[in-house]
Amino acid sequence: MDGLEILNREGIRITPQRLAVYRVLNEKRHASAEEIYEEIRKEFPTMSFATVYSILELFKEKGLANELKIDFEKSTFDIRTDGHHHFMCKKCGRIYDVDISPCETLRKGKVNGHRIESFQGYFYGVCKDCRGKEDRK
Amino acid sequence: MDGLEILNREGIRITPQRLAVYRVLNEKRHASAEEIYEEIRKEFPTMSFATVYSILELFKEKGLANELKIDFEKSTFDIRTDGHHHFMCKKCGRIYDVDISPCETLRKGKVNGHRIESFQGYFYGVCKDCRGKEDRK
DNA sequence: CTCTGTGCAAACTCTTTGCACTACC
DNA sequence: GGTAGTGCAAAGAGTTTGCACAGAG
Repeated sequence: MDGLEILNREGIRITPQRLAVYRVLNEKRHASAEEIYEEIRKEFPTMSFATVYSILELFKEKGLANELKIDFEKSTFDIRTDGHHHFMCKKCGRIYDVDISPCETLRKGKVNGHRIESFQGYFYGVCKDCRGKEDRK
Repeated sequence: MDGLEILNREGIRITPQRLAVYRVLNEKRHASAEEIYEEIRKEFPTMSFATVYSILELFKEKGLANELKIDFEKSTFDIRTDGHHHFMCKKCGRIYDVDISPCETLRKGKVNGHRIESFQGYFYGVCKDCRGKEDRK
């Protein structure tokens, strides 16, 4: 689905910058503000960090993106907004989606009497790719 | 179990600052660097942030504390180092331990071919306490 | 034409670093 | 006494803000 359509549906005013952020995030699936900034700068040299952050904030409000804190250094933005978990490789830093069925607790929407409204499941370790490289040594 | 004993067991050189950080964290269970700093300052006015962070770093290395990124603003340090989940209340900001049995994925230690070495399970919502207050209105 | 969005620079928060002084062992 | 730890101030990273100019509708 293309960015123009999505942004229009959410009543978001169209600008080249917003389309660019949507496109980059949609391609990369997970990206930091800096990665988005650098990518857009290539063809749009006046793009500023303030704009990237302001657009990401807008996307979060409209439910078009999620912010993850899986990387302790910085935020990661995720184009998928359905509830799912993530895996981050400590070797290469890549972030992968993890689709496992929701556990009992998430299905109930409640834990120890607290009402659950959202969750983040972060797994850390060595990814398939990097494990392969280790084995070949 | 007292801090002196624990620090000794880990071969950590004893200083009043280290005992103080351990004691505060052990009392509060979850605390930010700032909370620890403020608490210790009360009776130890020369305590500096650099020292708090350096001691927390040491505790992490020795497996005496864990760092959480459940709060997007800052790190939270946790005295419990066994694998468990957390709940953060969006009203009052309090962080609760969540003890649920490990899911199938965690038991296997593997997901989509990636090797899982650690995880963080963060739940967000409204806690029991704050829900009670809402109902009474 | 109007109002919202963008770009720049400066500010802010949390965290880390360098280095001299201190105090454990 | 020697080495490792502390405290201070300054630096650093990521993110946010204020404001004038630009551009979408």
